[in-house]
Amino acid sequence: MTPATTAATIEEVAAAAGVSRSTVSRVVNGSTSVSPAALEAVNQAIAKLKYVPNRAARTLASRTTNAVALVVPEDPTRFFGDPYFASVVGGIYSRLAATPYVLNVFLASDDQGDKTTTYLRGGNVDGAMIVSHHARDSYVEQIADSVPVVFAGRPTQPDVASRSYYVDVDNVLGGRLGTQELIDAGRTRIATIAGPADMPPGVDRLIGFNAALADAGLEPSGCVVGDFSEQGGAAAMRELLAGGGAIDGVFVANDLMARGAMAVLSEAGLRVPGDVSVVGFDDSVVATQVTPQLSTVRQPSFQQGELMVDVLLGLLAGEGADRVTIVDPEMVTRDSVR
Amino acid sequence: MTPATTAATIEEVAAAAGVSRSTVSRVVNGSTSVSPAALEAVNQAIAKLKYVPNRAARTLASRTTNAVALVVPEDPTRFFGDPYFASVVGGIYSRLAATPYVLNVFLASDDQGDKTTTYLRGGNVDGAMIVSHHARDSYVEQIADSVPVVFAGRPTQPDVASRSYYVDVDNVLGGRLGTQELIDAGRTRIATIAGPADMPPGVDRLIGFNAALADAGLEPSGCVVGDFSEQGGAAAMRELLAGGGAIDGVFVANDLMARGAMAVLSEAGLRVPGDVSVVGFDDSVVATQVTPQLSTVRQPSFQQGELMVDVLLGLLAGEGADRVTIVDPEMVTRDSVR
DNA sequence: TTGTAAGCGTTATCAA
DNA sequence: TTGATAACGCTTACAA
Repeated sequence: MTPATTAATIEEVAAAAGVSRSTVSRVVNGSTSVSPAALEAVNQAIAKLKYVPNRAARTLASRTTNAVALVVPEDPTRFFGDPYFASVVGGIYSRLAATPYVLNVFLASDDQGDKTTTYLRGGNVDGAMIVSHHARDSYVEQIADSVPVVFAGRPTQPDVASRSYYVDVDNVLGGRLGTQELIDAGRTRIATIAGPADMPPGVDRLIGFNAALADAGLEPSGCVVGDFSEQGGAAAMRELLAGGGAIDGVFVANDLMARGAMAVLSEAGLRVPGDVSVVGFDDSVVATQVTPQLSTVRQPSFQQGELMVDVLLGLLAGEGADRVTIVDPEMVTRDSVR
Repeated sequence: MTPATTAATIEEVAAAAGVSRSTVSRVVNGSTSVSPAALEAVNQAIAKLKYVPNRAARTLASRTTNAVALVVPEDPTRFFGDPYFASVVGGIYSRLAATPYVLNVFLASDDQGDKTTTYLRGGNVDGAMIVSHHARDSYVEQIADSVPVVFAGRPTQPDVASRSYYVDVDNVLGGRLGTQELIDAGRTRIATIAGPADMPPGVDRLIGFNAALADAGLEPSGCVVGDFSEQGGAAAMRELLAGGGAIDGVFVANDLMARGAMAVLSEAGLRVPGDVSVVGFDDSVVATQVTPQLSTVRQPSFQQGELMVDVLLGLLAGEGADRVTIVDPEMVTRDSVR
């Protein structure tokens, strides 16, 4: 088994360097008021003894942990299977790597929320980032009572959103971009399959859709709400087709629903993009798995993760930060529009 | 912003309950030698003050952290994109949820290895689990010098493997199962596309393949090594076909290579499973994305994660544990064999 | 069953 | 520029 290599303490380093604890502490923490001689001696002692400061002791004395939490109120399968999370967390890791902070990840489905909350309240992290598709879990709000928190995306509850820090994608702009793509392709009978009305992305993308059409002097040729699932997209498409009026373009609020919709179009004997142009949202893996490949609105999730770290660190440094940070989506053109 | 809710200390709880610090500590830690009256008083005080023990103080005093690390020497994209990791980590989380331990995740590509190692050496976790496809990074070995470590899969280096704790899938058995499936289908001219010779799963699956054929009194009809990628599988299949001898069955060491192989078979005008039966390995998502759907050997990765936790906790509890734990794969039959 | 008191390894305050 | 010394909040012998 592994011998519990008892690490050297600051005391031992001090003895080896012939100085006091305090001086060693100053060196370790980069204080300027240390003589070159002392600095040298201490550094040598540290190297020789392979000294690593004990984090617990440090935390206890300084009342700061140098750790931040990533809270994900989703079950592991969901979390790991979703490219969006991968990307956001990638950005978070990337930005955090250059700092002394370490990341504690909490995959907290409801039942475990208690353990998570307790941990965060116990003064174990300096701040937290919350990433989820449905941040309506009550315990999530409690976290903000204990430490500074930054959300990925605008929190669902308006009252929470209005006092929270968050980094959000401009979904209204995204809705506009996707719709404009259809308009630019010469489509005039454009419908949408929207996201749930109780989710900010669903609402905002629809707003963008309507705005783009209005700017172009067009009327929506249909609007059905889906649930962001493939089946939901298929059902919505059927409803749209049953509506009667011929449609020549559909803006779908996410790629998964777009895939469902395309299947239905195909069943109905309609060709994409020949008869109907389709635009999705997310630029997820499914966008390239369908035939034809899907034109879709990409969210800069990696950048979103990076910015979340920036905001949180700003908060922790007491420098303050913008309460709301918005990143812009962009259009990814493939073959489903023209 | 967030008011740093200064949490109650054990001292305050003691005062509120009219007992000493020690008694509160005993209650918190579930000691039996506490009178019912004291127990009651303390519990009430804890509830009233919403007391949460300070982890740093606890760690410092008890010299145990109640935290374990999950070290993943992969970049975030790779980690999050791979269903295998999702499953293993799911199992780890699931098992850990019932314990007081929290999980610290380290996605450590090479350059960050130093930060990770320092953290682990600093006495910040009681133990570590290491999950990777290529555990040959040198810093990984250093970790075992500081804390008990459990690997997912047999470490690549034989000398490391021989002294490490690990939970591995029985890849030899897996190779046998996949090959037997072909034999049972009446195939007699069976080849294999193996994994790299420097990776334990590659080697072991090939051993199983050969053993199964030998038991059936058959000779391998070909063996080409691939690199676990789709292109590699395609190239290997081409080589196999160029070999001349008619093949009626292929055991492929993972699903990705199997997909590449199937594409080549199709190009060559050979039907699956009509002309050639194909068996993959992993039961990954691609297994159901190909046509026909792939019969494949499933690894119980979730269970592997659970067992890793069990082994590590055993080690931490000083109860000891089996150095090597093996989980059995199973055959998932779909449409690519017959 | 309970309390006292001595650490655990740092940081931070103050003098010197 | 340095070094005592007092926290930080908790666990854990050891006594009572």
